Amino acid sequence: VHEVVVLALDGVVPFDLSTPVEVFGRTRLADGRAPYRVRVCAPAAEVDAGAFTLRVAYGLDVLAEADTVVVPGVADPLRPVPEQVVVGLREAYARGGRLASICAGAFTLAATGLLDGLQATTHWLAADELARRHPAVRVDPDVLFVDHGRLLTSAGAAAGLDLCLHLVRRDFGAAVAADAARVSVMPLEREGGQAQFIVHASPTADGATLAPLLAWMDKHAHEAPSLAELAARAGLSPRTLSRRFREQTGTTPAQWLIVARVRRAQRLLETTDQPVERIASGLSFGAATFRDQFRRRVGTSPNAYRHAFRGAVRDRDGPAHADPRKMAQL
DNA sequence: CCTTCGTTCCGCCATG
DNA sequence: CACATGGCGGAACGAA
Repeated sequence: VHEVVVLALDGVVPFDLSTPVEVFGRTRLADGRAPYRVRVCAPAAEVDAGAFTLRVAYGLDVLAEADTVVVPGVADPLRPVPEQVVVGLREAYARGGRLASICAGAFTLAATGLLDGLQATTHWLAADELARRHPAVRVDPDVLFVDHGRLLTSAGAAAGLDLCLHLVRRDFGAAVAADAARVSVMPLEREGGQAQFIVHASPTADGATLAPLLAWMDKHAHEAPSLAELAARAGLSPRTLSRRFREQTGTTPAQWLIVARVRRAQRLLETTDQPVERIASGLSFGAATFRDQFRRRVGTSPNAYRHAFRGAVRDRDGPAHADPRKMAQL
């Protein structure tokens, strides 16, 4: 089994802590076996988690056994990191372990110096501060996560889910990751399709064989190309393309296309006044089919979505609370 | 909401 | 022998 150790320091953010516990803990292989063992460790037996206190069963010594160490964010990222934690993380890395931070956990990770010279990310509110305190780290606040193989960082809390699913995908393939995502009711890949994976693809990521096809599919999704057409374009038989597709993306070509088309429909509903019927036909959907698919993926009807979106945009205008200095409530 | 029809998916298996 | 490929056909699914 793959050993996952989650590091709980005082002030740990419960959301960040539970994300890896849940995702890795619930992941199952095709045969039903659990590929990860997840343990939470801390420098002391009790850890302040804000609204409650944790009783932690393991000490920092289990860091030495970790294949993957997950470092969740803490409420006050500026608090100095205990020396023994820094040492433990460095040793885990030196032993070949993988270190992954969620949200403000990047501060803890940066304290080891291992991120120096590398690109990294964290919560957008904290990005400036991270860059200031660790000038050698190249902070990029605009990505969900950054993968350097054995050093990974992720942005705000929810991006921790993306990161964990990404790791599952690296370890056991897209099909297993898609399953884990389904359990979490979370899309395997967010907005922008595979952009996150292409831009920050890890050196060990599995074959980029389908990448060109996926890019083409994103451009031509509105034409609803058939499986036969896609196979011809990829130079594969339909049967082999189906297989490759599931291995690399976790879904089927048809599903992928529908998701891409619905996503494009959302953009059109947000930014244009085109009637729903026109949007539908522009995406090669029949009107009824479009409404049906839209509701199944998004949860509301196209018109309701359009109106809800407009309302939401109206409500959050103005530079209200964009003070990056206020980091109290990460 | 139900029905019909074409397409897609995937286990199975022969083949290279 | 291990392994990837791709055709076949029934079941599931999407389109209309």
